[in-house]
Amino acid sequence: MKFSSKVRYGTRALLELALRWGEGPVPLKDIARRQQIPLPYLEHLICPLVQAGIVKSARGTRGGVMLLKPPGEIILSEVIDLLEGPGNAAEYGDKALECRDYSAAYDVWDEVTEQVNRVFESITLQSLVERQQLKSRVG
Amino acid sequence: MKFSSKVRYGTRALLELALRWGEGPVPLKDIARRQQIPLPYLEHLICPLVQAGIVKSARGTRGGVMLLKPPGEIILSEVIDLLEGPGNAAEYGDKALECRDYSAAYDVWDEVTEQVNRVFESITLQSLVERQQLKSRVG
DNA sequence: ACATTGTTGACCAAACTGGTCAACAACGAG
DNA sequence: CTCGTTGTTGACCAGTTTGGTCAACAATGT
Repeated sequence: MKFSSKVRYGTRALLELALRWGEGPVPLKDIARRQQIPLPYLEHLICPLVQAGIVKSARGTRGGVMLLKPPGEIILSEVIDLLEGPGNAAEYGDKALECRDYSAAYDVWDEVTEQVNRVFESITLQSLVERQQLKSRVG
Repeated sequence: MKFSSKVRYGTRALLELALRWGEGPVPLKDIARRQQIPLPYLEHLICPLVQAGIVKSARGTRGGVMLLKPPGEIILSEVIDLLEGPGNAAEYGDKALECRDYSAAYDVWDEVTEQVNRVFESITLQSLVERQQLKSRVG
């Protein structure tokens, strides 16, 4: 129930890309500056996103990074899975399996996880962008 | 978005207590055996729960530990907060505050956190017990 | 007085986090 | 071609957290 800064930074990076959707490649340096993410760290964050095919990268002089899908089609749970690795929630040890005779909370955590994931699945980059724009317009 | 084993173990311990609601003090040794939690570890888990007044402890020969409130009145978010310490979700660094001029994902994580917390607030120990009994009756 | 049980704090190895550095690979412009 | 730009990769590292143990102590019932 705690988000790693990997996820937080990564989401911010993606949010930046979502805001610039359609502009073509955005250099990592750019993202790093605007979202205050250490460049070398950002590089590591982007990597799995590129490999997963959610982001496309282009090297060279006018290279950079851009979303492959429109922001409305990228859901938060997907992003979290990619950045946090698989098994994003309860992973009870192996011992737990032994005491099935009596009561235990195994599947209970599955249930909780499932409900939380439903929340993540209902949030898209697009919705984050909109919410963000709403807030910045007020402030 | 990952649950520490502190939270998982702790919830299992509380679930055990919920199942035994009304039986009087349950020894830690008992809980540890039934829920496969290392006893010395469990002791540390129980501590904050006792201090928070959600659990009552009794020492001595027939001592043990018991819930103070009925399981239906103990919500998951409460348990998580107690076991995980405050700030159960996104805690973006201080640097983030500096780049408010352009876009950023600060409040976005607040939003996500809020939604997740709503889920935790809707789950009580009682509901976990019921779900658990349902599953074990089938299996 | 004694065994039982909870409380507390010190301690520890291992994993994870957040982050840096440096070498390398591909691409565009001149 | 070659040079600078930009992404890719992997090694590395200090600090924190996690998961867990041990031992001393405090309270309670018998």
